Amino acid sequence: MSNSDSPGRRQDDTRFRLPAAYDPSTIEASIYQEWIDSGVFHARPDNRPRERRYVVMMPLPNVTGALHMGHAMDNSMQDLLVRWHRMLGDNTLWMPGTDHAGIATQAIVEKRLKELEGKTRHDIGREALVERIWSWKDKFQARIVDQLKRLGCSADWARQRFTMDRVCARAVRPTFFRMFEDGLIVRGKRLVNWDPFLRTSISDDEVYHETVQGHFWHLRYPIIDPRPGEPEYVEVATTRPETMLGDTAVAVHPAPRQALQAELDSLKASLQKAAQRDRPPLLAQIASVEERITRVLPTLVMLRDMARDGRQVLLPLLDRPLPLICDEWAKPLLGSGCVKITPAHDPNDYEVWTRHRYEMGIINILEPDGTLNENAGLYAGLDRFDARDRVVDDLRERGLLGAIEDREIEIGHSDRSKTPIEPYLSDQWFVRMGDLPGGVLMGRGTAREFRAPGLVQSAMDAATNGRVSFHPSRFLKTYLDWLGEKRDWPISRQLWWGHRIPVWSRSTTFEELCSDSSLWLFLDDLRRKATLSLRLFFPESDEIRHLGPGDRPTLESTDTHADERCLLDICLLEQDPHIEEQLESHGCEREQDVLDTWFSSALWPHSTLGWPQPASAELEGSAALASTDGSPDCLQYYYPGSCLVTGRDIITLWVARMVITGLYNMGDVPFSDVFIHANILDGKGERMSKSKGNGIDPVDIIDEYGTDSMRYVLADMQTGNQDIRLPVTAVCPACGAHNDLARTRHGRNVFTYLCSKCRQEFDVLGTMPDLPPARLISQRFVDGRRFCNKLWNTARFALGNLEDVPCLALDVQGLPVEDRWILAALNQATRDVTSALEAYNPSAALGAARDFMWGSLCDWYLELIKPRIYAPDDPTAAAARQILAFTLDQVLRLLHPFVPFITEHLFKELSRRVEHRGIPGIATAPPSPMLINAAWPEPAPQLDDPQLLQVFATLQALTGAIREIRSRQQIPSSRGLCVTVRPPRAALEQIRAQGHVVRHMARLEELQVDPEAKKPPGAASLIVGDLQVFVHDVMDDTVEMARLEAEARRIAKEIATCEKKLSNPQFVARAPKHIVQEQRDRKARYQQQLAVIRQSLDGMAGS
RNA sequence: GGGCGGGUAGCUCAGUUGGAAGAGCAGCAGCCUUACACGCUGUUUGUCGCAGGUUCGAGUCCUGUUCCGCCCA
Repeated sequence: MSNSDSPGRRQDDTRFRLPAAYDPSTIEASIYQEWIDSGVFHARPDNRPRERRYVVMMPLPNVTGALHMGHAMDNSMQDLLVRWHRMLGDNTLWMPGTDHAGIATQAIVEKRLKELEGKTRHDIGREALVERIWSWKDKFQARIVDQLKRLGCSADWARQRFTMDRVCARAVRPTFFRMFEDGLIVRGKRLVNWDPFLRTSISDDEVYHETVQGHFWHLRYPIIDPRPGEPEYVEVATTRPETMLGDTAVAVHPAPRQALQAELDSLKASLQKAAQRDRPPLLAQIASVEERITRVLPTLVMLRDMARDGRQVLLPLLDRPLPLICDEWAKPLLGSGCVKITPAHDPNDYEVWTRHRYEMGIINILEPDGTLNENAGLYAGLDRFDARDRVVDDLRERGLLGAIEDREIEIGHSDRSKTPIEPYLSDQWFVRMGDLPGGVLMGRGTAREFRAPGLVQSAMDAATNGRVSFHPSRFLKTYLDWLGEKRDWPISRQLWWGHRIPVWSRSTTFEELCSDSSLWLFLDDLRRKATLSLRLFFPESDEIRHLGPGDRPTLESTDTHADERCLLDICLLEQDPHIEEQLESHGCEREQDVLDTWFSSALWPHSTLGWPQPASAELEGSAALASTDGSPDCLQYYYPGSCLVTGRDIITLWVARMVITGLYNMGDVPFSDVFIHANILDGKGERMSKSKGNGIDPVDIIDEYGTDSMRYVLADMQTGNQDIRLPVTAVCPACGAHNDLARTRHGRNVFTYLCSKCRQEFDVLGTMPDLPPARLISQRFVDGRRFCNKLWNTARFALGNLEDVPCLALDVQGLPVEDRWILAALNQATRDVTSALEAYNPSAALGAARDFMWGSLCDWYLELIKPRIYAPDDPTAAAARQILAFTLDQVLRLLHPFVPFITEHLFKELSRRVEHRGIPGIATAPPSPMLINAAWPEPAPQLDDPQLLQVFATLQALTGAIREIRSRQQIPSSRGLCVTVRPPRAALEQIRAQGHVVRHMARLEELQVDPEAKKPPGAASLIVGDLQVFVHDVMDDTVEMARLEAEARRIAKEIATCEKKLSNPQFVARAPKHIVQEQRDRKARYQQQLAVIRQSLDGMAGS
């Protein structure tokens, strides 16, 4: 290293075994391997009590792609908690794994299939596609696990799971089966978010909205047989004109006058309260509403009356009569006040339809691929966007097109295929989340069985009664608000990758079903061979009828119409190809759809532990999950778990659903705590993502700065309030220069940049064939590197001086002040770190450890013991070494969860040098072969000394004051200063005993302590607490007088401030006594200081 | 439109039940000082988004408002 080559710097001698600078790449891999080899990551049930167990379920990354910084954050936080609890002595399990991510993974494999081979999934078939997805999964799972290991994750890899592996898969079917039996699984036509590219429904969570420039088209629908005085047409407006082909009504507000008047009243009320500057816009709004009342209202009233009369309008192009209906969805304030209703293609219109089912129809005009179907008449077969142009043209031709406004519109896009989604009416499966008549039996068959009003309610209750708590607590509201809507959960996906729904159906009429006696004989027989659940579903009425053993529907026993369409649904509990084949031979077809990924990930906390058959669940390879020695199985031992660590966007997607399935299957919550950490943003405050070109691969950060540096910064920024902004830096592939992307000029497009140093163009997406991609890092992590290097050198110094260190009982009170101080400060740091971790505040915990290590141990203690340990025969050197070894030991322990690699390495070096550490009888540091499972530090009450901490703070202040004079007068540190301290008589002995601290730290040649001292000429005069200090021969008296006068003015001002407060009778009367007293003390102290300064000034003037 | 969070030094962020605004980085000045120049010492910088209110006292509590982010509709 360059610094060790510097002239005048002493070369490393043989005592220093550590290089002068920390190089993470030299230790990380071997240390991780040692941890793996030791088996310390692997958790096994033992006899530790329940409160000494700690279980974290990894929020399973999905196998779609590699991990990004968000995962680095999430997993560092988990590792932090897991390592801390392991050191606390808990039986600690961190369950790792990956998620199959149905849509996302299938989409990416399909996309590549199209790009590379020009084929669709239908070309190669279900089996071949699934096979390809498995190999994609294998590749990325390996990559992800590799990345997690680079992050230092101390997860139990032997228990690693995948949501579609044998163990996880066999939890899915019983859950579905039981929900099916309990009537929680329903099917029906629902309006879903349809992805026409992937031809599947997606959940709301998989839709993102993008604002685009669009238009608002005004269309005219002629009124059928208008009477005199009536308008000839109604005008409606839409952003998607092609949907008019599916219109089945036009709505008008049922009480337009009242609605407008209410708006007017509310505006006037606001005007009354508004500040002057806010009035003009309000006045404008009022004028506009008033104008509407005179201009538009009469027509609306007329249309409303026509609607009540059952009048109709004519849908242009298709010439279909549409009813006029009254519904509040029509907003009198907007447009013409009328609105077209397309129930099959718009969520709001769908709601309208549910209110007016018997007055209007519902017409689907789309094919699954986004083209128009036969209901669109002449437009059938066109793509939805081509149809839009045609419809607009044709309307224009007929003179039925009104104004076209430019407008920004929010368009929902599929997160998976990036195509605009369509609201689409289709057959879907749902889990009923709301309350059910009679409630839902939770934890059936367990000791904790109970009845809840409904699935969602059970999860809400668990949080409100504190069995699950959120950190920070405000996220409880997010959780409750979302659950409170009690919306059904759509669980079917029209995909091939995932857990296939275990239901076989036969579609028929009710009559036909009742009369098929061979089917019923077969089913009776089947019941004896397999566990199955049977039910009838009537799509037209949305009715479900369960059939128990021996139940057989008859036409006579019900009032169901004989030719009503009916589905016989059969759910099979166990997978059995033979039985499935038989079912299919009886005309029952297996459901094609697979389950939403979250259905299986919701089971993660218990499925990974072997539910429902923990005793026979196996690890990858052969070892059983259950212990062979008769101790409890993993499920019994590790469920419920402890803490779920994730980002806030996962609260609704996953946290809530895990709580629900945990309660439903196990009768208990899956974890008691939810730790929500920050999200990672780029330098401009935007979310990082690969596709935006601002996504950082944590491995690139690790390669540049080291794992510990990265983890240090992530933990330091996890304060509980803000998201983490990481300015993104591109490393120029041509010259290696660092370019801050927020400030670098773009090249030919927004994903390319011109290096600020060599002017070469580079790419950040890696998709430009002719441009080299840049590695993306963030310079924010230099902080971590500095810290690690400091820690490294702290140990380097210590280890170089720790030969033959004793571990003896010490008379603490007889030790030099710095020894007692560092031990007391260590106690304090230990408490602060621990309590901050308990409060889920990693930043504060790390801050406490860092401030102790850097600010106390390095800046003060190490410097103070140098004279002792360098002197040939100092009798206090041994104690200094013993305390240094102990303190370093404790610092390494406190820092280990944050920076595991460097601390582990240094701990081993320390242990090699000093086998036994601590102060017998007072403070222990139990030896351990490895730091990862060494004991977490505990404060030693005998070392507490609050008074000493105060005394030392005064010594530090005194040192600082002298250093300031030195710096201000530009006196090089090589020149020792002479200082006289004038303490109050009571403090004389103490100052004499502790003077060496100041003498050494302020680089004094001489320190005199004299209660009678007077300021000598040429000295600077300082006041520190109740000490007066003279720094000899540093400045001209005229300069010093000017300085002191300025000081006197400053203090006089402070006194005036105090006096102002104290002369306020209200303050003295109402403020708490101690606050008033504090003000009095402060004033007295300043007055005292002022007097001293004046005395000095007088003395100088006199001489 | 509803909810949550944020706006504090040039940058990134702390700031506990209301009681005299902090850290790191950057900047400036000095320093090879027996672990560390990835270092050491000192130091500059604030209309705490804006406007009201409560209070003896507000970065902190309340109301309004504005901008940014996220979630939901």
